[in-house]
Amino acid sequence: MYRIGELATLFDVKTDTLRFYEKHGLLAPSNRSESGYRLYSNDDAEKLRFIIRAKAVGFSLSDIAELLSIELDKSNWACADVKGMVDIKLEQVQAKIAELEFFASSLSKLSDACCGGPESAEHCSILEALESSDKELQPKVEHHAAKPN
Amino acid sequence: MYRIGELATLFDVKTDTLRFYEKHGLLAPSNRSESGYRLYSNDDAEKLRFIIRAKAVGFSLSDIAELLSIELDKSNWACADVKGMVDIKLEQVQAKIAELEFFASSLSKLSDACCGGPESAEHCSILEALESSDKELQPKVEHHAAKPN
DNA sequence: ATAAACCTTAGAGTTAAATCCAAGGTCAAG
DNA sequence: CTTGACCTTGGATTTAACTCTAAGGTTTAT
Repeated sequence: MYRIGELATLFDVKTDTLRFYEKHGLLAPSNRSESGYRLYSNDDAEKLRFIIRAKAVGFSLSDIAELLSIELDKSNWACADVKGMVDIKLEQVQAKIAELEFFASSLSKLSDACCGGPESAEHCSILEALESSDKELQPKVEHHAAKPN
Repeated sequence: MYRIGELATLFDVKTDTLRFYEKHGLLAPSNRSESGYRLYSNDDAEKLRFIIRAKAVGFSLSDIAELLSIELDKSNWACADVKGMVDIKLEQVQAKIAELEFFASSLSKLSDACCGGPESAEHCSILEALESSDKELQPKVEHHAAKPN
């Protein structure tokens, strides 16, 4: 069992954030000490890890609450409901992955084109790199200037 | 050239949002009409598409501004600077992809386990599914209840 | 030539998500 | 038995990212 401050330190968040998540139904400590201190279990900690990860990839707290509710309301949902909800979220996640892979390939191209790639300095902005995703690269001279002083 | 309202409709955002992006240095129209109306080019539109995509995968507007600045300040940066910055962003993107792939596989497992998969109803929450990512699935009976009325 | 549908700016208001503050209770160490 | 580091609640404040309002100028269609 972790007290709020311990859990906060462990996950590098503020205690206020944990109380905020509790108030908004995302993460309640599974116990309280006699004097009323919040006591978080390992499962609570896992749940927090999930929340933090989901946030990092662009889900809002209400999206996350929805995902977590699959657990909370377990017995109140029919299979088909659970499956439908999960499948919708899965599509969202896969769409995000596709977007990110496009970014990643554009950024790689940009990185390779900048200084010394085999086809150096063709693309000097993400936008150019994105736009050129299907075009053929052509060797060209370097055109970066030095940083101003 | 698109007027602000046209571009807004095209990308399903508010005109206010476009003015907000301009004020914050993310997207300025490349022209103005004689009477002062904003006129956005196709390149401006591409830039907007990029902003919207980047937002959808969890980048903040200041993250995005940083990515776009690679273009804007093109001539003011040395190659190594550009490359370094791009590579940092690339790492962030790849980390996000890894997170999302973990989510996706957990969600798939959950979806498969719910109603009628070969090993039905083993996992009934994302958390269980996440925790079980390395454990072996065991066939088990369905245990979902019907929705209450 | 006038109404409807656009556009302008400046500034105020909203929402989500956190963060801070005040007044006080708890607990381990010296 | 008190000092310091923790915890409690309730409510105010902040930040990012919009979103709206007001007062007026422009364009297009009838």
